[in-house]
Amino acid sequence: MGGAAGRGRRLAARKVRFSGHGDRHSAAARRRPAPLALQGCRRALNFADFRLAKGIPRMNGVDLERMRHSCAHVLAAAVMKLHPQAKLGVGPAIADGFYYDIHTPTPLTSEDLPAIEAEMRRIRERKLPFVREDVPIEAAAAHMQATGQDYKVELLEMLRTRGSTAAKGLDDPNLFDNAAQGVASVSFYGLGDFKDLCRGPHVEHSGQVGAFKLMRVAGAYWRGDNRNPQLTRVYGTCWANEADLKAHLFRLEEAEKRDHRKLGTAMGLFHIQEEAPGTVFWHPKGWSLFRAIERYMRAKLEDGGYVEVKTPQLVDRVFWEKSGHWENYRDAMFVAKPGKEGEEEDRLYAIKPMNCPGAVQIFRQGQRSYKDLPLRLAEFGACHRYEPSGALHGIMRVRAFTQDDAHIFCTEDQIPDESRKFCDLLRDIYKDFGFADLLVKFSDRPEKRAGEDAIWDKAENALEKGAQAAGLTTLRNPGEGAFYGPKLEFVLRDAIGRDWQCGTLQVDFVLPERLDASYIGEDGAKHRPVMLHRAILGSFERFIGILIENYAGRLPTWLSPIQARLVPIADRHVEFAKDVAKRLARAQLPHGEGGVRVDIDDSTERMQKKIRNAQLEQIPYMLVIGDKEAEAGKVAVRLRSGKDLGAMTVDEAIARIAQEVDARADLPAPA
RNA sequence: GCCGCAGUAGCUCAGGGGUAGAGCAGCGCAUUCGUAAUGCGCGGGUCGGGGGUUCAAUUCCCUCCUGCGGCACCA
Repeated sequence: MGGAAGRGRRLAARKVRFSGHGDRHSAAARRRPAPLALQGCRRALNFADFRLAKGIPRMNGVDLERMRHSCAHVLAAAVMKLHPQAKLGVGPAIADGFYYDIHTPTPLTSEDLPAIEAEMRRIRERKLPFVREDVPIEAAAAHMQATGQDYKVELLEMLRTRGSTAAKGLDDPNLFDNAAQGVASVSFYGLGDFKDLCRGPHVEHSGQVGAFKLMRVAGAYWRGDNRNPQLTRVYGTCWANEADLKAHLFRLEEAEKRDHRKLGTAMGLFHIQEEAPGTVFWHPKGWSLFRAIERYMRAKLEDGGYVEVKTPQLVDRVFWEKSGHWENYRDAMFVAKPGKEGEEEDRLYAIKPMNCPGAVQIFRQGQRSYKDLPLRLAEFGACHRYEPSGALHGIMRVRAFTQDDAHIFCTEDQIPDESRKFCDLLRDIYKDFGFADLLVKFSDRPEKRAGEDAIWDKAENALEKGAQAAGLTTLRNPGEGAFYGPKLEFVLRDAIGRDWQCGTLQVDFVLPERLDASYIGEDGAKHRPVMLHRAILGSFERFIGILIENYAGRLPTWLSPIQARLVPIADRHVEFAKDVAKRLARAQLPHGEGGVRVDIDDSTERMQKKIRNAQLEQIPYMLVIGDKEAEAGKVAVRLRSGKDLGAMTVDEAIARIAQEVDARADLPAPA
């Protein structure tokens, strides 16, 4: 409950889709917005998936989706030949390729892949035709039963009874209503000796499947449900030709180079070690970045009429029982007992997993008046959640994180205006971080919910109006709101086209009730405030990870831990370099940023090496000082782009850096 | 948490039943240099933890931890 803001969520990729197996609506299903997730999010969806637009694109006139789907069949045929005991699950086309879920008596491992791939090549060379055959569903079931294809039998049973293989909640919710009557006949596609239940369409023959490569194996629960057995999912990629395949593999390598775990270590920003899984050790440079963001956010929030608070880290479990967290999230909460070994106090404390109940306590102190509203309580709240081990990922998904959280206590009538203000602020902030492309999802009332419909009408309208007033177009995300209220979810797109959900604005009329927050109205009577949970960055940890990957480590000057490095050419230039450093550090940069963050490379390396090092560290400004500069009282300015700006006075250099800091991410990348 | 894979020097990685090796980094010395790597030398490892097999384990087996790729989760 208490949908505190913050948790940047992973845009979970569409899960098992069951397309291509008698699912008449697979195309629609594929386009449905994905359910969102919390903190995680390494590889998010493409905007296209959200914008209900294209599915898998055509390339060079080739219908990639069809080809990939056919490639999945080739995979299945190869596996059946090499492992006749295999039972097949589903095998759809996906963003860059395809997969097939397969059960074998001993699970397939990556060592099996070369042999399978070789067999697939043989099948491709034989140019076997894909032969469609329409069969009555009973006959299909009998065939699958006879060949031991239990999962296919299950799929057929679903088709027979309700006309779809869609998993509820995973695929288009309308699908059930439209297709509740079931189907009488299905199609098989034959490929040599191999025959698979499939709605098609396929390429004409196996020679047309293009360039493919099996990528990896992974476990995947049958029908995406962890109560079901786990199959081995074999992932492959498939493209129209070798060149496209190569290009794709190259893109993967490039994306890997941006990996924040690699870059973050190389840049000396942070580390994580065994004894503290899922929690970050921030090094001086990383913490400098963290603080730069915090400083910026603090200023923005202050401008936005927020006041900052700090609530306790450790609170008695009784408190969490009251808030409802104990009941719902106890497994994910860290607990602590004080006292010496063997003589602990009886009280059990829990480390806060969210900030909202704490904020309500502050609201509840003293007597609140309608004149206090809206009251915007911001908190850079450090939360701990015992995330499942498999979910941890660098600093993107961690067990201890800091939210740019805030809770706005207001009246129902104030919701539209507060929403608009929030949207404005958020967009402003994203822009400063260099994210211009924004997608806003509007998640409305879920089936299971608290509160009267009239309140929901009001809340939904108010939220939507607020977003519109801020000039944002929202994408409807039906039934995905929290049980306590509707929410807006803000997804930004990074430099290589990945989407990350960061911001959120949630209306909550449950927690104020539950924790008994009230204010005295104009009428002199007690009223319940509405609570808006909201976050912009989500978690600092995750957002910093996103920044690193977005900029491939080349952080904009205003965020760079070191903004300028002084490069004295010889020892005799160090003294002057120190002078320059002092002047830079004492400068007054815009936005109250203080002085330039500067250091000196006074090592005995040659100047070329110093420049190379600064370059590798992605330092925006290299200020070279040799005889000429020392004599003229100037610095020779080199940018990390390699551009040499020539000699200028220290004041000129400061002005230039100041200008860039002032513009933040708005400045086009330096030439 | 589940499936699969991995853990060797600070980093990237090679090796393999007889107590380990490269490049980079680090340290020392020389060099004082004009926009992406100066040269020479030196040091550095309980081969993730625990247990087992063996005359002998970093290597083989079991187990735990951590990480990676997915799945599931994500208030």
